[in-house]
Amino acid sequence: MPSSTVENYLKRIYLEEQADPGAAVVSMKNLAGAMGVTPGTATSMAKSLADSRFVAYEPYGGVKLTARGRTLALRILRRHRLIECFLVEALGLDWSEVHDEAESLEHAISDKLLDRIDEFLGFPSVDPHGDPIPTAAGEVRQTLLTALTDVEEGADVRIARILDQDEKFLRFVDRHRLRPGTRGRVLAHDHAAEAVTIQSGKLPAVTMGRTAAAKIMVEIVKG
Amino acid sequence: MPSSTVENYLKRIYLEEQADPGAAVVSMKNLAGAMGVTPGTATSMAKSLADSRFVAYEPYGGVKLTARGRTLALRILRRHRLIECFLVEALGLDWSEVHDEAESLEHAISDKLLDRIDEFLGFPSVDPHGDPIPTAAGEVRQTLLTALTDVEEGADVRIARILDQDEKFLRFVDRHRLRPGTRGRVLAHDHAAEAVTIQSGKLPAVTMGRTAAAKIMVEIVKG
DNA sequence: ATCCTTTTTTTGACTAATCAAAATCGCGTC
DNA sequence: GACGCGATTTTGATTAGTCAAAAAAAGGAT
Ligand SMILES: [Mn+2]
Ligand SMILES: [Mn+2]
Ligand SMILES: [Mn+2]
Ligand SMILES: [Mn+2]
Repeated sequence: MPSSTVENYLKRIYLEEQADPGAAVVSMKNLAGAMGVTPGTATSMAKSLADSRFVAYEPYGGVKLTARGRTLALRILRRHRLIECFLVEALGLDWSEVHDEAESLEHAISDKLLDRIDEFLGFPSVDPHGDPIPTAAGEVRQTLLTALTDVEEGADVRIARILDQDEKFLRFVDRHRLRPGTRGRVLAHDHAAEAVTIQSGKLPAVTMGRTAAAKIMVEIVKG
Repeated sequence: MPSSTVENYLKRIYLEEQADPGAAVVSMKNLAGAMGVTPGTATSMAKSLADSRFVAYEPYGGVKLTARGRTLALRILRRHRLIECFLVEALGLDWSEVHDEAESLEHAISDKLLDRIDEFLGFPSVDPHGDPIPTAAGEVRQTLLTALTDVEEGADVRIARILDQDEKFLRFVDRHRLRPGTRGRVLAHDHAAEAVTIQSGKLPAVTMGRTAAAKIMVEIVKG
């Protein structure tokens, strides 16, 4: 069985591939950065992942998950996201604090326990951040979402997914009632100021920068 | 922070000390046996635990937990047992299968999550096997129990604790309704056959060997 | 074509945890 | 007091994961 280190690398490579679908491979620089290790460490891990056939490794190029590697990455991601759901649903932890906990639990629970959790939760399809939960078969149902930056002024939206697990950002989102599932309206885009103004519930509207808004994915609500 | 390997060794040393309170120290042979490693590995770990002041190590003698080591061992034991409770209570896992799961989860959960679990469970004092749960302060409330082998014929008892986490044994206990909390009556001791006969509920009486009976701890019920 | 900067790889070292097998110790028996 | 056996320690090796720093490669700019 792969170590939790290997599991973490594979999950990270998967997420890097998702984050930049244009790039053919994940560079050692990006991998090292994402994993918080030195580039040399990333290189030697890349070789070892390639030896185990989890990635294709091109020297001076980068790594790319094989089918085998993707399967394992999705297995871990599934665990991660189901655990996040469980911690929120069963124990009432705040969605802003479940990520770190899931980061270690994802390696520790058995398949049997995971199935129980899945059943307990009623087989959810997204986690508390709106991230899709891969199926046991290793499929990810991708929904078409729009970044808040790309929504027309005046449009009604349903917040669907937050692309940043940082506690501070999640608490900001929370404060302004912008959790996945809530409704809102985009009031204005200020292109010069690179800012978006959105309003949710009875709360006063909030204006945030482009980069923040880009991390909030929504569905456009037909009115 | 100590590694999970160190945590496992300390917990094991604690349990070995409990299992043989007469012995002043835990020998390398016993430690190696209990941990499933070679004697040389036990020796080198003993030295390293002594360097961290978790144990006192006497060459050619054995190891003995320091106050510091005992505190850590009890911390892990507390986690282990609360997790066992949680898996049974919240997810309906069978008590015969929670031990292995807890063995890895005990190293993975945060203090905060542990507190939530404790609260969720209503601050239990024993786990599903009847093992006492150490307090957060590191105290173990010891109750006076009698081994089934030491109970007089005809006495009514309340099963209180099972001193073996083996799945097969636990399922045997289960089949004969001898879980912690249930009532029973000791019908006979057969000293020649080294056997004890006990009866619980409406079930037919069951006769078991001394060694099995010695692992079932009970309270005598005054009639 | 040469230089310069960034990225990547290599090298050498280190820690934690383990094993196999050899050396040594402790201790009860003769 | 010497012997022998079981327990213990030592030695040498291995694997996983890491870093620092040196070396090498890529690739754009001049
Ligand atoms: Mn992880
Ligand atoms: Mn998530
Ligand atoms: Mn453990
Ligand atoms: Mn238990």
